[in-house]
Amino acid sequence: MKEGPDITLLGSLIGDPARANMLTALMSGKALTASELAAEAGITLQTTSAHLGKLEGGGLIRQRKQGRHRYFTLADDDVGGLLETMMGLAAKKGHTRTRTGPRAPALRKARVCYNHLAGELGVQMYDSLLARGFLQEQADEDLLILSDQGRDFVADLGIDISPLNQSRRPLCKSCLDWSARRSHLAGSLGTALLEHFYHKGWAKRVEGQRIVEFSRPGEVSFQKLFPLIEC
Amino acid sequence: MKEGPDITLLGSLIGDPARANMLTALMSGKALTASELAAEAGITLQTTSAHLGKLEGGGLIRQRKQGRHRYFTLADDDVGGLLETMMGLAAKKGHTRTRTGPRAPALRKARVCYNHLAGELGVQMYDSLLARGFLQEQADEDLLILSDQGRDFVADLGIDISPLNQSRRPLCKSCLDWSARRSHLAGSLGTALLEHFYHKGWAKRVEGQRIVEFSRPGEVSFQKLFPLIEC
DNA sequence: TTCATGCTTCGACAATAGACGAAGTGTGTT
DNA sequence: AACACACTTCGTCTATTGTCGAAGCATGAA
Repeated sequence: MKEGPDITLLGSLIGDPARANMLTALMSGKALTASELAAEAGITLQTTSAHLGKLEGGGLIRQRKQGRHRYFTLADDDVGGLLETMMGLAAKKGHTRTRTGPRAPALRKARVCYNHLAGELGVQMYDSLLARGFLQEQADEDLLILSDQGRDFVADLGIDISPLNQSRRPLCKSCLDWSARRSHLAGSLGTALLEHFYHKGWAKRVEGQRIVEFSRPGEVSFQKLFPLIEC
Repeated sequence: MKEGPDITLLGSLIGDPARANMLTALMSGKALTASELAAEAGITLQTTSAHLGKLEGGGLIRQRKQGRHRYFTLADDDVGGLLETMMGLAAKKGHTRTRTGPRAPALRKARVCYNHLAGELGVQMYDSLLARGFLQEQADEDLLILSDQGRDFVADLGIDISPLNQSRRPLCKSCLDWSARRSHLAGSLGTALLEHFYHKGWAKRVEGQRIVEFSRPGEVSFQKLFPLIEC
């Protein structure tokens, strides 16, 4: 009768408070167990299980069994992107949560977006890579091209992109930021860079939050590596 | 307690079947009355009124009173963009409507996306404008720059962009396509161009559908105006 | 084997909210 | 003024579904 894709299922899945809490928790990129998600959403384990079943049925999350644990993650980058988009519109329309806590500034500065760096520092990194010609935007897609110089740049950091290139997941993608309404770097390279910052000890995750906290010397190094360049 | 914007309201608004029907109907870009939307969703007028109130409260739609009629439209381009994004993910995850009718190919070829042209022809137009340097993408936003040559190009078509420039609405924006997963042109210039095609008699809307039907000579003219150019 | 842990399934309850009939408001037409 | 039309508001009913307690499966440890 009617043509085209059906939005209803996606909407109703995201529309439930408990499920929305779980999804935003998973935006941290960490794989979480059912129990952790239950605590996050403030509901019992049985209810959580039902929700997880529905989310998986709708293709929003995936589960990996590992021993007697089951780890849940967002299904793919597209889901993360949709959630980020919705957060952007929600913020714009003034649908904010009960009270914007004192952590809001830290969250705007640097946070995890599913599995890569977002916030002001994320945007800065993106701009810097672009301005120096390491990354190039394409005309018609949100896929990005890593130039030869860019390849050298990440190689100097000690990041080997050859295994990343073989995976089906795109290497470089742009992702829109809800706070800044500007793009930052997603894709497997985005993930690798964030891992690099952790590994170098420049930054660490705040427990249970999406906030990424840079140490003082860590941020200095970051600023040196990704300087802001005027056009 | 919790930080950041709240997705729940948006999700639940979109998650109801009746409201989803109305919203997709409004994706046609036409301003519709409550009665028309009621017919579209297959519910009574009272129920429709309640839904419209909620949609307006959530910032998804706007109404303009005009005599004893009230015309409803999507609130802004962002809402259209979100719906298009969700359609993309829904299509990818296989959440299709009951039966994809025979009109699906026509819909993929050319359709209205809120108020501008989408589908294969929309993507072609976008690519052609970009390849000839009439449009330029920016590094960090989905806003586009209309070059001087581009300005001349649209002026030759008889489109006066000076009033468009004064409005708060952006002149050129890129919008992602659910069928092609590539960008097409949104913004007030996108709207003006679609109007131009209607006015020239190249294309017309299929009644009650999002399909844009090009006449044979109309498509020829379109192809001549927006040729595909190899990089 | 026995026990503990992590999660799922079943069944029942309760709250939400979507649906419509009936009546009310406001605007334009005659 | 009287009427028609477009829509809103009110009240009520119904169905959905989110919720939890209790029991049932797995997996790993003792």
